Amino acid sequence: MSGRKTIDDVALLAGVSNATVSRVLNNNTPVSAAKRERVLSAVKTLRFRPNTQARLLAGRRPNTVLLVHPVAHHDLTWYFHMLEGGALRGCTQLGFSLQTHMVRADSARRLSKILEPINRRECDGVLLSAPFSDDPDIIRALQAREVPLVLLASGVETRAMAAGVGMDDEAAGVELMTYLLRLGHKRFAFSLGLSEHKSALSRFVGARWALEKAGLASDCVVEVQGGLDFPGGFEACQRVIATGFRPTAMVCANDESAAGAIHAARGRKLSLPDDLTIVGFDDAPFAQLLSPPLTTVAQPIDVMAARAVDILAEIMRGGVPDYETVKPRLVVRESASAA
Amino acid sequence: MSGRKTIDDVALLAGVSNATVSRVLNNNTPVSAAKRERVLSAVKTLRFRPNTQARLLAGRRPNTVLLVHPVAHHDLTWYFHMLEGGALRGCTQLGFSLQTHMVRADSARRLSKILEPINRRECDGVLLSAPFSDDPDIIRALQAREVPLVLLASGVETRAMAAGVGMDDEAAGVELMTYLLRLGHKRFAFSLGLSEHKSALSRFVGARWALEKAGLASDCVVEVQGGLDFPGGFEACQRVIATGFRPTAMVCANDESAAGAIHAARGRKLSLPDDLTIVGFDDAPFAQLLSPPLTTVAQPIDVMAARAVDILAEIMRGGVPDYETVKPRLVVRESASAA
DNA sequence: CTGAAAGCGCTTACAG
DNA sequence: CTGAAAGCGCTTACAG
Repeated sequence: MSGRKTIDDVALLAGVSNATVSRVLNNNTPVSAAKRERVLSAVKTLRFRPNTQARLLAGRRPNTVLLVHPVAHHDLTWYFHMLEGGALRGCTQLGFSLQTHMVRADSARRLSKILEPINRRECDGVLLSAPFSDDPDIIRALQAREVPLVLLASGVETRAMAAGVGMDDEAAGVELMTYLLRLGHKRFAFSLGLSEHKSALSRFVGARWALEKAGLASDCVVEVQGGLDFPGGFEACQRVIATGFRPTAMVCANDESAAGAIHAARGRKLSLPDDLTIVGFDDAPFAQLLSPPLTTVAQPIDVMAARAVDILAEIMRGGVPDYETVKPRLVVRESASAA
Repeated sequence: MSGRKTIDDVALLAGVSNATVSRVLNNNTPVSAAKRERVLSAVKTLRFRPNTQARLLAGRRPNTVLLVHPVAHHDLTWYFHMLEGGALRGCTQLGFSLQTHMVRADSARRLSKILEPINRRECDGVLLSAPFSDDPDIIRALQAREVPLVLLASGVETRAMAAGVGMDDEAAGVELMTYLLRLGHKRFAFSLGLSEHKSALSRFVGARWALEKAGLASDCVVEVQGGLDFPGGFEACQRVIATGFRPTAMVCANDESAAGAIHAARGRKLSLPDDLTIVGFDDAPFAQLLSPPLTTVAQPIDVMAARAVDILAEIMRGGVPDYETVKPRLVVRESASAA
């Protein structure tokens, strides 16, 4: 008859009070195994989905997840947009509201800045973006406050400290480099990311490993600091050219810096990809719009952020999930050609 | 003492019942002018913001706005992401949930597809994206069902039919062309958008007007159908070159097609921007990452979508808002140089 | 471990 | 036009 099932329907079918149903749903209070089973099966047969609004209204919690993200020096990036979009999708689905907390990554007071909303008890859980998710001090401070925490795109060092979701960055580096080697490239430039972004660094750990495995000596690559944005990649490419070393392929820490490298190479009248192969990481939305369209490794940051919210919810229910890792996927386009 | 003010605080201060407060807040029931004033002033002095969850729970409406958007043939575009993001921001703020309804624009049954969720009464208002917002039949069908409606980025023809928000596209075309004329360009290529997207067509109406005003004859421009995506711009540029006509500047219907045009020009070994100026519309997030970085006219679609939700809310409250128009803003980068 | 009951902050018939 | 009251679907003290 009625449209949506309520908690009372479930209670009736399971032969318990609605309070008991609520308790097994929230999983934060002891309930006998027998009743738990009956409730769970009733939930399943009725396809019951709790009403988010009622839940929010009745609960005395903020029902908010806090996304801690670095402020960008330049415009808000595609990365942030997709990350926030995924997190918002996850939050909406679970009935949380999302509060985005932008903090300057280079600030001396970044830790106390991050803690402000947590100390004010404005959230029930936090999503920590890179490079904050790479900082053990921040993680420990959050854990000391006993707020559910999920790391996003952190480096390997902190993955043992808390739950989270990130790329298998080393595998991404291996995959991309293996592809370049198969194309016949033997001389490389690496445009490294920021030293605080451990995840980006791991990509080059993987790349170097693949190089070594292929029997290439370490003098087959020149490394420059390229950063993670367009100007960084632009200058990195210019610096590589200035070294006199002539790579046939340039690996950039991400797609934005690869875009900058492309622009710099064009400024030097290089013909792409014939004179220089340029590749990145992320498969950002614009990667296919560059000229030449960029060969890269996909990092589905929106999906990862949505998943991070799920994991956060699991922690709130008392679970102790591990760090999850997503497998890299090579995206072949035109910016890499045979050497 | 207590943190947040409630409707009862307002009622107390205004000397009325909470029901009356609710009525003036929702503005859908007659309330005497005197009480209305008192309530409004109490709301203001207490800085009262109604609790969204309670509102949703108590109301018997779906509290959902429906975003009707065309499915993209290719990947989901930046345009959709920003539009949906802006709409979601607006909805979150007003306590609506957003349901996105993707409909094939080229389907014969697109009207009945669009009407499905409306007929099922799953939403309290609809946001209609282009090119659906250009179709009088769709608009009339929606209006016949008496559902609050806001058009997004429609062409001028339908702007008198319903509330909405869009660019002043003609002004955008005038602004961009005026700039190119000032750079000394005298021979142009126009890569037109899809004929269903009236808004994109208007940009060229403005461009032609500027040309005429500058005293240039109509044979100073060659027009091709370029579409609104990368492949469309790519082919358009190739076709322009095939005509033998040698423009010094190419105006594309949007940034994605401009990116495609850049790639095609590169394929013909043209040096950009020296051999050919290429410009677009939108100032998409990737525009600054192209090589050369794209000169374009900004269309803040996320802001526009958020505003559209506000307008929708105004209609639900009984208002009769007009179509709103946002002014174009020229973004000068490197893809346009002096002729 | 469990139920009966109060309450979260609104909206909306209902009865003037 | 307006108020008293019921009710939206949950959660959580409270009292076993």
